[in-house]
Amino acid sequence: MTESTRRTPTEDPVGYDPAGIERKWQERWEKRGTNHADLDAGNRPFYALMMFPYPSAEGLHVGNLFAFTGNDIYARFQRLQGHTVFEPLGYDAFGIHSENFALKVGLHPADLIPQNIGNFRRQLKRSGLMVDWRHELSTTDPSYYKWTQWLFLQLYKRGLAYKKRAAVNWCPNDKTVLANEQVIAGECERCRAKVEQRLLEQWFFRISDYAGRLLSNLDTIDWSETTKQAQRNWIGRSDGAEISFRVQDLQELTGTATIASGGSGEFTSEPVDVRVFTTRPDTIFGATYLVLAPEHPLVDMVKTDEQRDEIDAYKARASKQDLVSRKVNRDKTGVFTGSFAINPATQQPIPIWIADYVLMEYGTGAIMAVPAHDERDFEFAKVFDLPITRVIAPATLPGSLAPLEEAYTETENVRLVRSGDFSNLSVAEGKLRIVEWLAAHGHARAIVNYRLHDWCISRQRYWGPPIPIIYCDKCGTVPVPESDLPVELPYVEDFKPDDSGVSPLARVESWYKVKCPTCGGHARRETDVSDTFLDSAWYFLRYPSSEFNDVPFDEKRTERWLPVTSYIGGNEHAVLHLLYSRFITMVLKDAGILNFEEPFTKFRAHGMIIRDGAKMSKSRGNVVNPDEYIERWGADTFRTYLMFLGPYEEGGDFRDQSILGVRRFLDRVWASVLGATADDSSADVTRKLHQTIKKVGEDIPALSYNTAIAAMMEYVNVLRRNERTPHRSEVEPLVQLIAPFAPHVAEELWEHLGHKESVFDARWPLFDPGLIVEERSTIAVQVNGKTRGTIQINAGEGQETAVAAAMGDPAIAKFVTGTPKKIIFVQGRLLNLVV
RNA sequence: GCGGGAGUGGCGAAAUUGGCAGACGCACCAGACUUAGGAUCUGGCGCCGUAAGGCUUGGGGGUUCGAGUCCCCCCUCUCGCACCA
Repeated sequence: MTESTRRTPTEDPVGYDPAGIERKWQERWEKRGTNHADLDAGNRPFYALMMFPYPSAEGLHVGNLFAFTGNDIYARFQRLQGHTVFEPLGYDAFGIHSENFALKVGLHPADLIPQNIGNFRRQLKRSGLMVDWRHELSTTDPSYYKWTQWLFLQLYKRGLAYKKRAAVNWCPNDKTVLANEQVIAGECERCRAKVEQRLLEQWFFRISDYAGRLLSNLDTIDWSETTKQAQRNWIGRSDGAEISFRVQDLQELTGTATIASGGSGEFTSEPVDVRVFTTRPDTIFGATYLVLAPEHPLVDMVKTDEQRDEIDAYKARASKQDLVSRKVNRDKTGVFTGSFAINPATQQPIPIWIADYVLMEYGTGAIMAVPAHDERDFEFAKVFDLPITRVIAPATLPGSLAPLEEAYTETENVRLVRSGDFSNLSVAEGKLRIVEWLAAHGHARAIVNYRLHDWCISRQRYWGPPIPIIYCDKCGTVPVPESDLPVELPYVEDFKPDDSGVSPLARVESWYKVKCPTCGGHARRETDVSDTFLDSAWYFLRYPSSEFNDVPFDEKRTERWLPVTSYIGGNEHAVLHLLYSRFITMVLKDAGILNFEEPFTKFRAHGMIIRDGAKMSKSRGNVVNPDEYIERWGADTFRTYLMFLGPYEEGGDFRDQSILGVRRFLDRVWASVLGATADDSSADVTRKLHQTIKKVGEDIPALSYNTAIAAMMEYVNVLRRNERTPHRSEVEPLVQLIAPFAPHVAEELWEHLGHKESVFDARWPLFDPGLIVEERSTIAVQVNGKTRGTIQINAGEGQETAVAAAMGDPAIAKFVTGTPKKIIFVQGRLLNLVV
């Protein structure tokens, strides 16, 4: 083949001008409304949702673009399959992040955010996403957060929003309360400051009421397994029992000879029980002491005069202690209360201790300690020289039991010992029978515990939706009437948080002083704002109805478009955002407002883009600015490169050099299409084309974008290496295959091929299964499992032909000594001769 | 500690689920294009070896005609959760 036949006769034989065609098609899409979805009448609705970005001042992050491009390809592919695809985008613009940045640069977030959004919108449009911009939204828009506040009221109405004084995580740097989820190993997730404890009045959502459903529903939805697993861990179901231990001779032990009970202020000598939660009721015969959390309400009741000072000192220390030292320094400390309780199984008195290794927030805030079979209890017992009674032993090891060097936590192939009538039972049966027995005497009940805590939504900050509650001297807590929504966030010059424990809004008297909506008397607004995660827990409900002002979401639109068909986002939101969205959806279902309870039918987590083996960050100086790359290579090349650098669900390492390969690919596609003639097609090329259509059509829905691109590259290589100019029918489907990845190039080439409509209004090409089959098959020939060569035989031929062909090849035959003892033949693949 | 994911050429990665390991791409090497080239095209490219051949998917065992893939033990990295009873 000569050079001249390979070269296309155009002036610029290869290479296209991205800037020109990208501008042209972006303008045309806008003018024609190509990306608009007919939300009321479109056939086969497909809601392709991506997690909306926080519009930072730095602009669009390449990670955002990676995520969005992956969603866009999926969405465009679905459209080519004949769906009406809705791909909306918005901004998660409230929150500490924006506020802190505004403080840093000395601007007001209300001024800053619109600028940032403008910049984001420009960047997003440039990258060629199929976004229906008519439904853009921002959580900071009063017409949006009006309904965030409405949502709060729906929860309040149903008793799912409540206020309580609680020890909360306080970040001394950001000067605000943090949700449990925002505390990483005792540090603020944002600024890494050591988190302290503070007691504040906070609003909570009863998400823990939904723990069981949030957990069991996971089995019904099509989500990334990693995400489901993260949610399961977070919800943390534990099956166990609650067991009561009667406190012994309390009157005699307490100096006052009486105990306070039920908060009535009366003195009584009613018996007092310590309730504990355990997952190992089978070990109760080994429970040699009890431990209460230092904050446990019974502590003051059971402490003896003798122990009082020591107990009080320990409690004081524990309450002051920040969470870091409590969680990082795990040395066991504690104090004996002076009291004893009766072990209901052994009837023996056991001492009651307090220790900070028992957490008030979990279970009942009290445990029965079984040092022989729990590592923490074992450690504690060693420190304070408490008795260690072994009640579990290997099933196969009879005889005497040596003292334990460490806690014996084995539960398989073991049996109960020293456990009265229950000795010799397995752990599973022991649990069952012992709980039954204790329950019959009123000492226990089987119970399920979850680690999931209620969701604290109060934030003592400025940049968020005010919580729609009014406190009236006479009427108490009064919800803002729905007709008065939104409670607008006032423009406040000084929005700097302070150490007071209340929001900066508490300094704005003109705003918080209001008349009570019920009695008209003097009242005061709640000055805390709500958590950003509440804004994002329902935004997907708003998109299809964003033009409706009298309802949060229109009934018909919602019926048609929800639940979300496909959701793509980062796994960093695996527990927070996704769990809250599910919770809110369930609440709305229970309220009769929605008719489904899982918001996202399908969810896939994309991977993360790193650079030089490390996360991108300004301090490392390895941040990729998409603008520069789009400028230089074009949006199509950049998009395709991002999808090619690794498996979409794993992410990958960004490398400047590698972009060139993708640009070459698109240039070759460009040249092939421009150079196409009306010659006959070739059987080899046609076969490869149909194989490629099949492969790409299977890979895109599996988000296997990197291999889809590789397949298209292979096809282009076949096209180029064929000794003739490509035929039109060989390149037209190729234009459609690249369309989801490189939409501008595809549109331009589609137009070049004479089409008047958008390539996205055409249908995805079909492959002919009959054309895919190879006529000759290449068979690997092994001798004793070692590959010695390959043979070519006709596709349908069987073992005999294959063996004959193999023996006819001297390079293979020389390894075959004598007649084969065994022959393994795999049709179309392999022949193995065992000699 | 518990739970998830992953270890494959110089690099990013493939591998129809037990059947030719390294597709595709980057980098590199050689050549072509009447000057140049961070352009384009052609060819080469796992490692050792002139070759025949041998070796090779983190390490070690096993199952199998055949293992990157299945089983057992170990190592490393990574991401969640973490005194949750």
